[in-house]
Amino acid sequence: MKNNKYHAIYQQLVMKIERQDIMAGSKLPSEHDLMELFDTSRETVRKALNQLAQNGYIQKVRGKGSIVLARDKFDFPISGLVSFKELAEKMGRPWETVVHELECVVGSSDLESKLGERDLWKVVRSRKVDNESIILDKDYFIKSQVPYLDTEICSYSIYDYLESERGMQIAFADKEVTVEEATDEDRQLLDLNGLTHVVVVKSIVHLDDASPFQFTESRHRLDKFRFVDFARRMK
Amino acid sequence: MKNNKYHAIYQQLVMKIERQDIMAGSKLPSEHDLMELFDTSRETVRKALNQLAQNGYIQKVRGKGSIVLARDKFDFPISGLVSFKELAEKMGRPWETVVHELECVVGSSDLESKLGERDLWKVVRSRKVDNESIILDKDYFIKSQVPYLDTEICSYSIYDYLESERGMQIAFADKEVTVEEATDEDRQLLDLNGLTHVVVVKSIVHLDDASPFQFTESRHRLDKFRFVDFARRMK
DNA sequence: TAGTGGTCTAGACCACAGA
DNA sequence: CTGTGGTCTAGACCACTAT
Repeated sequence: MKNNKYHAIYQQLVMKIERQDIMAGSKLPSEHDLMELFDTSRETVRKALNQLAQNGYIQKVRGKGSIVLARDKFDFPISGLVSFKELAEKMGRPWETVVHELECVVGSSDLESKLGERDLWKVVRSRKVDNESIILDKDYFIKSQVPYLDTEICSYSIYDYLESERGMQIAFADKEVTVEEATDEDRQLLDLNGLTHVVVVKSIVHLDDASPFQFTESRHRLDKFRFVDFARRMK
Repeated sequence: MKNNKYHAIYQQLVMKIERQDIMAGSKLPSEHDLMELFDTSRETVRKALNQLAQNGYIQKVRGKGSIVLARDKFDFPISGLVSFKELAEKMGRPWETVVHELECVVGSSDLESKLGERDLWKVVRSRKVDNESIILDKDYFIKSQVPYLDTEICSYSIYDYLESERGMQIAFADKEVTVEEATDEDRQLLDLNGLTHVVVVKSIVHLDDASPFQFTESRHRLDKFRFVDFARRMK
């Protein structure tokens, strides 16, 4: 995708770390060495290293060097913006998406205040893994940004469609994780096995021009929910 | 704390955004203008802007400018590394910490593999907000890194003590959020009101030289749990 | 075309760790 | 003292948006 030097350096170093060519606990070559290795300037090397640090691959220590961190606790990153399809495929489990609703609606005032528009698509889907319905996704898309949707797109991957077919760039989202009592709809569309609560992840997703375009409510069966995060202290 | 130019610029812009001197949806001055405003170079301005973007204050759009984002959904950031004391004070609610255990233990092999040491402090505390016990914290600290602890420190803030008294710098943590069935200990030390499950946040906390020094298991009452996050798509 | 942000450079000086 | 990462500069060229 990106065609710049620091990103190429970043990717090469990520590869070496993930393949354990450079072991956790050991150090990367110094910035000076990387500069010569990649025939580039130091600031460019540093951009790559800063990305590595941000994503939890290394810790930079002044006077010492860049220490490679153990990544094995991160192998299931729900963190960040990942579509269910990417997630399921990474897990290597058989998965399936069932589309329950796909319609145009006029959003509530609550939704309108979040998205800034009234004319929306509403999509309700459940996600099966190992033949159990464990996630219920309720999505709202702004119709002026997403003029077309159909069942096939929804059962495959809406994000794939929007990014590859329509060239839209998803950039960021704010999320909120809470636990709520299960609703009748949850009991109908999920295999709750008597569980009384569900984990609810709500998010507002934005494009790279900062415009909001989607509100999602993702309702997870308690016992199948897992969220991992890498948090860096900011001062 | 930090005494550098780009951080000062960052802080000034954060202030202006939080006080709404610059409204959400409008644009920051261009990098060129900021350069002259702060009498600095463009790369320095850009470092400040990148931090703003990373922390969800702005979205930079090529050819257009830096758009200020709406921050009102972020006002309760459990995200990142925040101590309970900071959190409780931000909420402005009466809070209290009860120390149940404070002892030296030899860690299990599981703990040892996570922390790389056997001799640990074990601290068990419950957290009361509005006079209800809603969080149970079980902490393990590496004894060689934290030679001394007492009840007073534990009931106030261990982080405060480690950072201000001992000059330790907490840098990053990996976290995992799941839901588990409540244990007898949970029922004893928390006001569960019959709830059968708790939200469990496990984390390994590292210092700025990348060494792990703490493992924490934080058990939250379902109905009081809330986690917010700002996620940026990385390519 | 003018203005914006994105990338890259070659150099400088500083703060810190370790021998 | 040497080597490390941290900050800062002044300039260059590019890609994109708007007019």
